[in-house]
Amino acid sequence: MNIGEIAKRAGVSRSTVSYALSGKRPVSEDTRRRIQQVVDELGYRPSASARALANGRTSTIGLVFPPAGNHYTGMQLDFIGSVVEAAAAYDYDVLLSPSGVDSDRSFQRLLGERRVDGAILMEIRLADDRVDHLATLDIPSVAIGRTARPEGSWWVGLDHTTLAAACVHHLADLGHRRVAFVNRPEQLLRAGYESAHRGLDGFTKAAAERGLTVRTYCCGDDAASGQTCVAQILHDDPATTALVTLNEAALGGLYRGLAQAGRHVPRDFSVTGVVANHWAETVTPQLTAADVPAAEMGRLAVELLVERLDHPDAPPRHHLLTPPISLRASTGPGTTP
Amino acid sequence: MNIGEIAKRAGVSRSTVSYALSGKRPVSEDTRRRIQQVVDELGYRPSASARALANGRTSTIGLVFPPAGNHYTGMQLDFIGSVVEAAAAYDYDVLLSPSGVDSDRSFQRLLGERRVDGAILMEIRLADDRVDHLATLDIPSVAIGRTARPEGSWWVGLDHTTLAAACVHHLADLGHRRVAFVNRPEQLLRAGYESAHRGLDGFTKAAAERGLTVRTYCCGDDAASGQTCVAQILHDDPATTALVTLNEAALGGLYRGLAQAGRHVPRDFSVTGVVANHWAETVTPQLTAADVPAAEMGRLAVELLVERLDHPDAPPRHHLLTPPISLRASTGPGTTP
DNA sequence: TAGCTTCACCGAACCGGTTCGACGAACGGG
DNA sequence: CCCGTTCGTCGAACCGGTTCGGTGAAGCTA
Repeated sequence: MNIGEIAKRAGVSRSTVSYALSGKRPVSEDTRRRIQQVVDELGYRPSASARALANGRTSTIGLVFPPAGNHYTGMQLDFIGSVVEAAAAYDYDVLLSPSGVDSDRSFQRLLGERRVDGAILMEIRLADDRVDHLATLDIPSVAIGRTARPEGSWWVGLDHTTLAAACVHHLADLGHRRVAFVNRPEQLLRAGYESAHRGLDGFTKAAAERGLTVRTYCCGDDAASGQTCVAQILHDDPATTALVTLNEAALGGLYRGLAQAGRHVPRDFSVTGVVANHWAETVTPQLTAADVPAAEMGRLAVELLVERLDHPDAPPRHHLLTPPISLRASTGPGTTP
Repeated sequence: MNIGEIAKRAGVSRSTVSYALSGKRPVSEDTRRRIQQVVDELGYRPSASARALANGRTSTIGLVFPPAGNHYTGMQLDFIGSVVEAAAAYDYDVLLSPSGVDSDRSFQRLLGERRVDGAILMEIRLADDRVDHLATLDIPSVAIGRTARPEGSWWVGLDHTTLAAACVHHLADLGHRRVAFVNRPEQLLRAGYESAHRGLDGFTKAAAERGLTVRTYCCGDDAASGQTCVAQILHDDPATTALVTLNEAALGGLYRGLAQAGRHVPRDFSVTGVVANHWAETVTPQLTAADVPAAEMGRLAVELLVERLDHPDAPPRHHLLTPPISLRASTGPGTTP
């Protein structure tokens, strides 16, 4: 059942059917009704492939995962959900680009074969060849996060530097002097992930500013790693009284490690960081943290991308978000020296 | 840069280029090399839309979310990840069908406009019109979960009845006599979600069999709901010594509620259920539970769907999984009456 | 050297839409 | 009554691939 079939049954030409359905040219009320009736009867829907071929737009956006990331975190989940939802509101579908080792091939599939009109790049790295790649292929994109040189490009990001610093100041204000930093996994740091780098930067600088004694750690994206990481921290410096983490997935393990070491949160030990509120509220005591507004970021990314698709020559825009720290129950006064 | 451009530069016809690239007809080694060279030079990749139009297949599968589900859980995340990965291995892309209120429209987009070759339906309900809908549209699909009458259809599911029963037997064996059941949210139960229904069935029957005193509850998909749910349970019957849950997202809240009521897990109170191991290991003490093999289910679903796409007349297949209970640290002997 | 295959390639049709230019009928103005 | 618009519709071309049938040249046999 194609447009020709509809045309035949309605006794008009194919072009008339097209115009009647799209409304791009006037069609008499009489024929429009006749066509609509046939369409309804047969449950006809124009083929997306044919339409995409004809007008050069697929009405699909690609969601591209990181090359090194074979692991989805809770934050990414919220993000995906909001992207899909926001895209639907603009009549776009969302195509996922496979992560994993063979990512280059899938990148080519999505973008080289023009399956998508535009793309959203997740988990950006400071030096991210994907951004240039997209520009070369002339495919509009919006990055989640900033590269080292974000000028002139489209992105929505979190100000990890400021957020990590805010955590440090929060702890320092409470009187903590010896603080540890629990980062994302080492391979991600080495790969140049911006959240890991800028977060580390912000932490280090703010700590120096406040004259704190600090140690920094990388930690795998799972509970077991969090547990061993805490053990390591307390082994390296038993006088540590607080930690800041960017690592959502390790959070439960961090808590467990502290409990195991006999440290009560928040009485003996304070925990804070940058974590989606969904997760911050899951642990007990609930985590005082800068809430990652994953859902909002997804929505904004789609908005920006749609604007870019509609106005190819629009000047670059971006959103840098700095959510406040939500005071919950995982931080308390540090022991005075 | 289309196939005509390649043909011109290589000095051959468009069909020859097509055959050279697809290998569906022999092409002399000489011309094949010449064509390949031009292709490499220009970085040509055939348009997915045109190809889809020509051969009637989009090389894309749809992942359809539940109409009533506005919330993604951890299990669903693992699932999505494995589906995307498995699909990539078979050279398929994955298109997400927006969830939310307006799901019917997106369902039409994906399936009516034939954006996908096949679909995977998540969070199936016992009476799920989507299954029939798909059959009507003649689109091959695989369901995650069984409808009330799964005969003759393709699916991969979890034996929730048996799993919930196993949890009951585990607790009964430990000596628990008064046990609560924490189900998915009420609206999902009412909507007929199979996991909620079969899990409840299995729990109820096994409890009757073992002569236990039970109460069943529905609980929202978040920590706060879990917390209030536990409060309600202990209010309704303070002698309750254990609970079984299907509700991953509430898990953290359940633990918090118990701690708040002064019940120590597992000394005073046992917790078990059906939960992705990722989550079971996040809480402290780690949850003794039947681990939902979300990743495996995703992989199997894709396998089944691909088989169905390749062999349209293949007889229906399915996988019913019954993972064993992983003994961790959240259950212990019940108080003897 | 005629006759038959085989090989390598070409041209045209097709997939199912969109869009542009044209054309006939109705209509209004002078 | 003739001419210029306007309105509604049609035919054809096009998007960028795939695929079928055919054709000329080369190779082999008799």
